[in-house]
Amino acid sequence: MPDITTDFHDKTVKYEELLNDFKQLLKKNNFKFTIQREVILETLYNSDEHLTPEALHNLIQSKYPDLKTGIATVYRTLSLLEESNIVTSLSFGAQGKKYELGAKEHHDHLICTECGQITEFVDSEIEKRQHAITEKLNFKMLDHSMQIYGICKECQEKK
Amino acid sequence: MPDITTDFHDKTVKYEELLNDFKQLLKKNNFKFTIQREVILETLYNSDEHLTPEALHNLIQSKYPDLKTGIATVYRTLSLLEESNIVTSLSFGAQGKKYELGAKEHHDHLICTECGQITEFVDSEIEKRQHAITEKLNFKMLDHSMQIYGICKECQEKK
DNA sequence: GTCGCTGCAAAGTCTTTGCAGAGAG
DNA sequence: CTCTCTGCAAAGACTTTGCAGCGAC
Repeated sequence: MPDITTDFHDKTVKYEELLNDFKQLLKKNNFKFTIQREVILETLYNSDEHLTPEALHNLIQSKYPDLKTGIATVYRTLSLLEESNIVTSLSFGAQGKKYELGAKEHHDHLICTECGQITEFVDSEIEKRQHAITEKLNFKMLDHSMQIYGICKECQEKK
Repeated sequence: MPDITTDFHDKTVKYEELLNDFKQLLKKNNFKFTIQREVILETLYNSDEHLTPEALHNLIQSKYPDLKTGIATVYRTLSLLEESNIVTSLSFGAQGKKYELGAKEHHDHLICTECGQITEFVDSEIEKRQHAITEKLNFKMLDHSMQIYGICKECQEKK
């Protein structure tokens, strides 16, 4: 059985690059580059976790207490980033929507329905198989997402 | 390459069986078997889609207009069914929480971003691979969902 | 008859929106 | 300067809860 990769948090995109793309996007749409938008992007970039809007807001507040970023701005910026395909969102169960940067390597998610923990993995066999399927069905694949729901090792042991 | 199955709407569990399991579960916990609970289970059973609580409520209202089932009861029953592992809930993107019976076969989705058509498919290779992955990572799989986004054959030909 | 269940409405959450002042270009 | 963006608070959407009467057992 080929290896499954579960840790690959090297950024495939440098922050400078990401920031530049974001700035260009803003310019193209006549939007403005604000300190709040930068801080949100940067915080997402430096987090290895999937963040809820509230968690992101808390992180920003503790890191930049003087900025008083409003939760509404976090929501607005996340929507903007999601529409622009810079971040993607996942949501599940009672825990609400969680966001992560899309600039990382493509990966799938193992989601624990007990504790909400999300583990990422990449499996080249599944990727290959997806290509084979779409080819056979004459479907031109643009993107995909996969989530596996269940109970993680830790939560099983707790019981 | 093994076959890909794209139609598979047979139920793997008979309704009578499911209903009996549900009744037993209720009895075991000193809960009561009510017409509302039956209607909710039956409507879920007869739907091939993932339903939001609201959609389920609407379906029930139009099918049984005399029953006046409250939305609160739908929420309460869904929680009960989910705790009992009779239904599972998933949330895809922005659309909120959706429920489906856990008794059905797993399936994945090909979603055309041009025309919105959704094709369901099952691929035993991917299923096998998922089991292998979760086993290796000591994760107890309960459910999974996969979406492949792209352009379907018909829409490609139109261009 | 008992005690859980239901519908209703009120109360919570989470997210979005309206607005007036602040700030980027 | 102009016109977007922001924080705030209010509004909206979705979900849960309290309660009094109803109904399964």
